[in-house]
Amino acid sequence: MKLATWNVNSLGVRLPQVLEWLAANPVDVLALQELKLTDDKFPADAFEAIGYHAQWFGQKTYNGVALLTRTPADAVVKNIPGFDDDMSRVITGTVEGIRVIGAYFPNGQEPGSDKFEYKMEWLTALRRWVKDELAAHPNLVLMGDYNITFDEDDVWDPVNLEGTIHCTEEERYHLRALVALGLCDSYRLFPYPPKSFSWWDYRDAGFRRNRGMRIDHILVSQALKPRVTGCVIDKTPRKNERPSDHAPVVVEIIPAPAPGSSA
DNA sequence: ATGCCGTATTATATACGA
Repeated sequence: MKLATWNVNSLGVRLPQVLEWLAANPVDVLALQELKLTDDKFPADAFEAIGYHAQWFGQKTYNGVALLTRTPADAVVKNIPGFDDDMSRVITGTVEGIRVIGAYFPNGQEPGSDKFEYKMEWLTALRRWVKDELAAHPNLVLMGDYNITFDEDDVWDPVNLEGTIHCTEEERYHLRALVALGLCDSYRLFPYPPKSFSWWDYRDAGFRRNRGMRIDHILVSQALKPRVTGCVIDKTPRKNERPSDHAPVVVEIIPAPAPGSSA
């Protein structure tokens, strides 16, 4: 079973690339972020035509998230229950026995700004809710555009970017606190090449010079961790003429061992 | 470096992303 996350930076613009990528990578679940379209504009028919069910939570101009799934998602929840938010950032569903949360974390803009304060409040609310979800669903995947790096390995210039947005201690504290609920960064389960990034600034030829950050993550619960066989960042879509500034991240999870079988 | 690029808006500049 494969699950993936991809910030497409406008599904209206990127739809052909998403369809092409799914044809080449028929994952079981694809979480999308930054749809940048309202619900009535969501291209459900195009996904249905290639064999995907969709759940979506759109918004005009900004944000917007979706789950594309081979089998229908159950018990779908939009945003964080109990956290009043006018932005469409989270969509959750149960797919083939796994609770899947797809999220577009706030950017935060700049430490000290109102948007940074919102990011902190959102992260606190998300953690409270993920804790509850984990208790109810031991098999859980939290994936999306986190807009946070774990440490210097995730940053192209960690010295000069220390303390800047995505690299502050406050953001990383929240990311570690999420992990401490009983989650695991699937990418770091395996050896990874240096300077592995999932996002590159459009400006100043960021991708060509590999000036990027790893801010798109797939966290898996402790129950799923032994079943993870790989996690990769797929830079193939960057070959398109107008690519997203994010690359998809894909995790592979093998089926649970049959009850009673020994390790 | 108040810059760079890309997307969306009621738009021909501005806001935002990260």
